[in-house]
Amino acid sequence: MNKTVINETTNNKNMSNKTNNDAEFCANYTPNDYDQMLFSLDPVIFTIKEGVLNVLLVQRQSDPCKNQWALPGGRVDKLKSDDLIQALQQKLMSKTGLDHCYFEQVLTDGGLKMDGRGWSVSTVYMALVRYSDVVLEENQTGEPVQWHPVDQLTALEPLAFWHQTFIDAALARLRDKITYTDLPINMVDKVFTVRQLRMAYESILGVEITRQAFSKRANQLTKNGVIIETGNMSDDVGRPAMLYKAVKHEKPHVFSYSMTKVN
Amino acid sequence: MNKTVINETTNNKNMSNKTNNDAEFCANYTPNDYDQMLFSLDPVIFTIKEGVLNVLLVQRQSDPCKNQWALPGGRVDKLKSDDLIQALQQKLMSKTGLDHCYFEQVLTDGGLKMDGRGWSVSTVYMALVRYSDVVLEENQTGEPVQWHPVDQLTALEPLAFWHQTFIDAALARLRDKITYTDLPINMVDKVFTVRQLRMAYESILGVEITRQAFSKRANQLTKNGVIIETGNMSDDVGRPAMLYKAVKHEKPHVFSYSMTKVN
DNA sequence: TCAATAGTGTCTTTCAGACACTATAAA
DNA sequence: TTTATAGTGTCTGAAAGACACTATTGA
Repeated sequence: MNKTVINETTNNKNMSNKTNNDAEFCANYTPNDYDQMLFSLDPVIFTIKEGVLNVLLVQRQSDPCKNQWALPGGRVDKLKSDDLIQALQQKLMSKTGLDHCYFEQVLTDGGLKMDGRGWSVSTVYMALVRYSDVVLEENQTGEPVQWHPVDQLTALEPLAFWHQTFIDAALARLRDKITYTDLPINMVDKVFTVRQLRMAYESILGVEITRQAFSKRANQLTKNGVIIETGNMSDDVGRPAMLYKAVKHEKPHVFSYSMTKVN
Repeated sequence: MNKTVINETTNNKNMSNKTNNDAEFCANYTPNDYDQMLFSLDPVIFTIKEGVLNVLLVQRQSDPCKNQWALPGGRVDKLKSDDLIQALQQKLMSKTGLDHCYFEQVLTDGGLKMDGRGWSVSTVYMALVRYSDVVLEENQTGEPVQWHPVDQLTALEPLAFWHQTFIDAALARLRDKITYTDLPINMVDKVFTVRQLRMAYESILGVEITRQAFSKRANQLTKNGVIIETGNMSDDVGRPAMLYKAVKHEKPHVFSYSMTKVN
């Protein structure tokens, strides 16, 4: 029987002013079966591939849900990460090779319904990546990893576990949130025209956006220092357009008004 | 120095006993220790008590965090509920006696940092209740259950576990969301004046709202059938005001524009 | 020249916020 | 009559959406 010893002094500073009894209690604590859960992280990784919104899926090679397509997530191994964010970043890294991308938590669901193995809890994240940045990597078990257009998932149905529901939730979040944020900036090339950015919005929403109205949004982004002109111009068909690049920003830009025609 | 010992015994049955049958696999599945988590639900229950935004806390009577104030949540017992929502409603019911109130998920956090007993995951909900509807009930272990003004929690610090962070997150969500929704309707008396509704917003935000501007929002709620006139008038000081009541609605009303002076 | 796209300007509508004005109660 | 509050109307400013107009490239 193997034992892993975790040094408790690495825990947070709040612990320091607790009673000795408390620390003692924790040291001797052994969880019961009934309050231990199977816990998964399920990232819904979106990209825009050839103008179409895609989501990253893996085809499971083992039970349960063998051969079904699934989100590239799964159980969190307590021994491999210190917290949720770290665990998520490990999963993102292992499938996409990216050590950094935009992500946000979407929801957590749990219960008996989601996994044949019993009561389980899943936390769903949405992640946005640039298609050209990603090099798909089969994982250790050799599971196929592939992009799939979000509107063609019915051809793969049923997806593993509760994953179709998770994708629906992440997609709803994404579609809602881009009506008042600049999130698609994380999915276009690092140097882009206003047209390319608008087409990213359109790919996600599945509707056309008035060119001139969108142009004003782009102007707001420039005025707020979210994007800046590179000075170079595109050489597509038609009049050359200014090429922009995004300025690094922690949080997405939030516009003061939503687009109303897409609600 | 205290040590926490985590049992890492691997279950060989999972690894070796491969079967082609999904159901059979699940039936024979036994989780490993390393992917089982301590999982908690932590509801941040808000109310407006005498014009002040309060949050419901319990004083823990047992280790860990003995004597500290904590959110009225805790471990989810797999045997007592079929899913997260059911588990949450049980917790809400047991502390407030309410079988129905508005709630929404705020976030899930997890890791070693939150609980001395080891890797744990908590899902935080925000719940809104009418002060007059709640009858506080001490739980089985006789823990004191009390309302506390949100801006006086420093007097109780430190709160148990990661709960101060959870309250901060729920409060931020609430304050942000009421700038574009009618959520405070869930916290005023069932029959209310526009003034009382406005004061609920002010209690939550901690700032004054222009009376006339807010009046227009109330008119929008009437126009959209979210609230309706009762026909009766208030008998407070000053000119009597129309009394309204809320029409039952599943989702909160979302205004097309946010209040801008509170951002 | 023509097609295609970029970029700008104008008009209307909506709503927030500021403020003035009137209305209705109690003391 | 005074005070307190309710309710309405007017004005300004911001931004969306519709649409027209000009600008710049390649074919």
